[in-house]
Amino acid sequence: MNAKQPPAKKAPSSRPAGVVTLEQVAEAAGVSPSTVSRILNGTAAVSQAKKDAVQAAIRDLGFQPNPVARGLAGGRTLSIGVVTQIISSPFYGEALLGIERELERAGYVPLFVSGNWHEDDERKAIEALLSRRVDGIIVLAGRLSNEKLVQLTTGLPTVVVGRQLAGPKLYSFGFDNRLGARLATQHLIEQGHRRIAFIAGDLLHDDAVERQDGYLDAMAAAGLPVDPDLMVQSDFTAAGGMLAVSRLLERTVSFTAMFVSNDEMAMGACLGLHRRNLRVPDDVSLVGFDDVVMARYTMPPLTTVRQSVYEIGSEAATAMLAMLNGGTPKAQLQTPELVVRESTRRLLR
Amino acid sequence: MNAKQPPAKKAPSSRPAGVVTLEQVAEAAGVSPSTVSRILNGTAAVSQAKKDAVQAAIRDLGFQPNPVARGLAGGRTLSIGVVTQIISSPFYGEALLGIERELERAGYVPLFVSGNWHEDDERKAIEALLSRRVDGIIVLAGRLSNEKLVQLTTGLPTVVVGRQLAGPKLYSFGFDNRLGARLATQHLIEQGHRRIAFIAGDLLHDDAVERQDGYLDAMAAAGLPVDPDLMVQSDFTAAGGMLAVSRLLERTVSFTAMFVSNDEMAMGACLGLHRRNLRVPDDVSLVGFDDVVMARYTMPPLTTVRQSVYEIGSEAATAMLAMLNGGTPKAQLQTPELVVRESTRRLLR
DNA sequence: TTGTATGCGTTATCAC
DNA sequence: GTGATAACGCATACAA
Repeated sequence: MNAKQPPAKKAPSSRPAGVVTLEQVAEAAGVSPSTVSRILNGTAAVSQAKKDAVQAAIRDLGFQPNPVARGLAGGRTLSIGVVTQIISSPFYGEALLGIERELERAGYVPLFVSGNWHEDDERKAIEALLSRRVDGIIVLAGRLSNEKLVQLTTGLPTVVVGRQLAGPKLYSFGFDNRLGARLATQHLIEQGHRRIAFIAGDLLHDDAVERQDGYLDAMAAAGLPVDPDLMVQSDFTAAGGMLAVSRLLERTVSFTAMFVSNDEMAMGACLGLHRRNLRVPDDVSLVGFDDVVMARYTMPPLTTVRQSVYEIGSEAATAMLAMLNGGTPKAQLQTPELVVRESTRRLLR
Repeated sequence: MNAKQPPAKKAPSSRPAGVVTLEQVAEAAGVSPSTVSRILNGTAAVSQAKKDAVQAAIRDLGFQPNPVARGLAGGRTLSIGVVTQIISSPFYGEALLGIERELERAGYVPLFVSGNWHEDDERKAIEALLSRRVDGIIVLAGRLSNEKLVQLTTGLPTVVVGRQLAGPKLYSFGFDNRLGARLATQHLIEQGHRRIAFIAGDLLHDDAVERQDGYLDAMAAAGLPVDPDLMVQSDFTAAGGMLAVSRLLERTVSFTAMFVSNDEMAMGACLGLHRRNLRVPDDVSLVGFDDVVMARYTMPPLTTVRQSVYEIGSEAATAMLAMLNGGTPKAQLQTPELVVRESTRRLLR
């Protein structure tokens, strides 16, 4: 025995009662901590006997590895940063759900941060995630320039949704907004509409631009003139949609249909039209975009372009997990689909 | 110089490039790591000179403390677990935003997990948070029995929203659902309605029960008989609201107004009524609950009971921070407020 | 196949 | 005031 007094062990401190450490498991199983670790991570082959003993000990003691310590030691935190824009929007909410569910299955936890459609907030959000040592970052759309984004996240596995950009450890996939918008506009054209107004989202945003392009495509393909007075820019919010309708009507242009770049704006637009005594779909046919859950329950139920936001989220998570496991994620781009409900009708005149 | 070869330092491993450690700051400032730590945490007095030097070094090197290491060493992870039910619901989304914003100001990060209105999921969610060593847990409503909740979170600062329960390190506050429901029902009564239907939320849930009680209160206070046939139970979703209307109408009861326990169900109910050729508010006046953002943009805009979900979230976060700082959070219960829009009107007959 | 030793970046305890 | 030094709980390089 050593004559020197062993230094008093640091008080058990804040470790919650009943929390078992790997070391205790090792002791109980009669093996070394490293062996336990190996079994836990499948890092190396271990004899079946010890494996059994350890697993029994783990069960008996109710051991749960401490992710914090794991993070420090192994450099993995088992957490994935998710940069969303407005966590409270119905659109993002569903995507987050998809991400959460998928990550959970692999033992990862998402860390959600909001960028608020603001470049600076977004940068800060990403920096916060980096400082938390997340194992990867999923970015849903956003304002940050591609260069800055790539620069900020270099080295870290990154999945970007809604933009196309390449880089090492970087995977991006989008949604065919342009095709979706074309489908929406075509639908209106097929119903006999010729004067079709368009409400754009925030054009600083790729999605918004692509949807606008789709609208223009369809108009051109049908040989319809595009009247700039029929186009308004807005911001993807319901309030913005309502405002956009006001601006449109102030121009005293006439139109019989309207394609709105997302469902929330479409709801606002619907109310805006109503305020001017224009009925949907009797006076104006209306098409939205996204097929948010609520689109099914608006009055009237909204014709819109379906993109499964939930699936987009889970796809992103799947891609992330694939990268983390050293694999290569594969694109699984959904094709947009028009969902015809009751906000559109054939032009009778 | 030591003759003994210093053991090759472990390869810089996974530490992201350009990441500075506290030790490097200490070296640059010519002080010991402890001193840097003290300055960072205000743990002890430090001479102004060193303080300046360290702060300069921190700035120059762009040092950011590693929360993971902090978590291991100090037992604090600067993260707060948030148990929500459905992250994608508009209701919870806003609350989460409030929480996120408020925590961010104090350098904390929320970890969101969903309980899915399911006792088992909720337990697992909380366990996941515990294993992550969050510094505290905020629970938004939920299914877990009070006892289990208290048991699960013992020791950890906990804020529970939407339930009343006491305990050490436990703070709970709610919203006066009963009063809110009374206000809603009274409004309808004042408008001359006597046959007022009621759609309840999931009655396993306190909120739902309280809102139902409020409805009953108001009816009783006005001396109106409560017809059980006018009451249906549902589940707080739009789909459920629509279904509830069907069930109600199958009973061939008559009513001129309807109080629905939340806005999402109200939207579903509105559509359900429309399907049966009942117009809101011409044939049926409709009141919702929550004043979700979209309530302003439904057709017609929904009369509802306002509870600032965002504020509830930030209140919860504020309470959490107060507990973490050793203080005692104080109740700041908002009073519900009726927002009259266009889904209700005076009964003319 | 297994154990020992060391380090991850920080805080906390102690002695000076 | 300040600086060594020992944890925190785990993963891993290396030796056995």
